[in-house]
Amino acid sequence: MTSEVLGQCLRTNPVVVRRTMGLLREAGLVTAERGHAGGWRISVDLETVSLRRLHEALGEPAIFAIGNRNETPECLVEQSVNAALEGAFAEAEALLLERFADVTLADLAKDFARRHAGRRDTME
Amino acid sequence: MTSEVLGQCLRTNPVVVRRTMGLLREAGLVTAERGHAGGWRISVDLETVSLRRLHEALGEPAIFAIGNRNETPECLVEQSVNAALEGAFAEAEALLLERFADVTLADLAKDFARRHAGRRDTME
DNA sequence: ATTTTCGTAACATATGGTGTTACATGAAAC
DNA sequence: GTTTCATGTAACACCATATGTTACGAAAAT
Repeated sequence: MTSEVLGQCLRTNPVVVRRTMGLLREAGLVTAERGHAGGWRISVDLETVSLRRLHEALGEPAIFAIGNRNETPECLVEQSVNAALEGAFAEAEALLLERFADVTLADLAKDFARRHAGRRDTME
Repeated sequence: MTSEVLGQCLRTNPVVVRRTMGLLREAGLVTAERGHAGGWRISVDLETVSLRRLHEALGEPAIFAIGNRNETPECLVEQSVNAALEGAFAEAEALLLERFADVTLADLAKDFARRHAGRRDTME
């Protein structure tokens, strides 16, 4: 599949697609070929790739929108708040990453197939 | 304490302080007085106010930086991903909010007092 | 050679948070 | 009562990040 087509699917620009897919390529999850009949191809078994691995491949972007702004603040109040919550954030993050690890691309493909087969022409 | 002084503590602008403190005022956590000797005053018992209550007072800002962009997407792939992760995000959020509820302002004040007493003149 | 497609740099745009100015309102001090 | 100090709030400026776009080079097939 080309970046052009993927961009249409994702409602975005081919260059944006290449940016993100490039990270997946560096992680060995996809391959890219240039020229005629080129494009992106999945290079791994869907069973063996979890959303956690995708998260890693995409650079482990920050999970939380709130939380410590500064790991080692000078401010004593900030230190107290950080100390009180760092455990909670760590646990929540660990929980999420565990769940990410539980979901494989094969799981998603299966679920998608079920939805695709089951839809009742509600498209517009 | 005035917005002016609070702003210096927080390294920000008095108006920014008023914006946020205004939310706490609407939630009944602080009172504001104008004129001479005016400023902000905590109007509740520190023991009874948790970080969870502060989170609510501040409008329950989004906790996660990643996650579902669309609750009810038309895209079947997006539907599959959402379905696979919505439980995980819900659990992680519930866990965090529980921990927020466990921390009172009194806890923070106590921890701050300990840090303040224990510091060894490492200030600059 | 031409076409197709990725790779990448450079720049443009949009968004949200933060900072700033300005001015009205209220309360105390004189 | 006038002045001073402080909040309340609107309006605008600024900044960082994410996203979108243009441009062009490199590689592969026709």
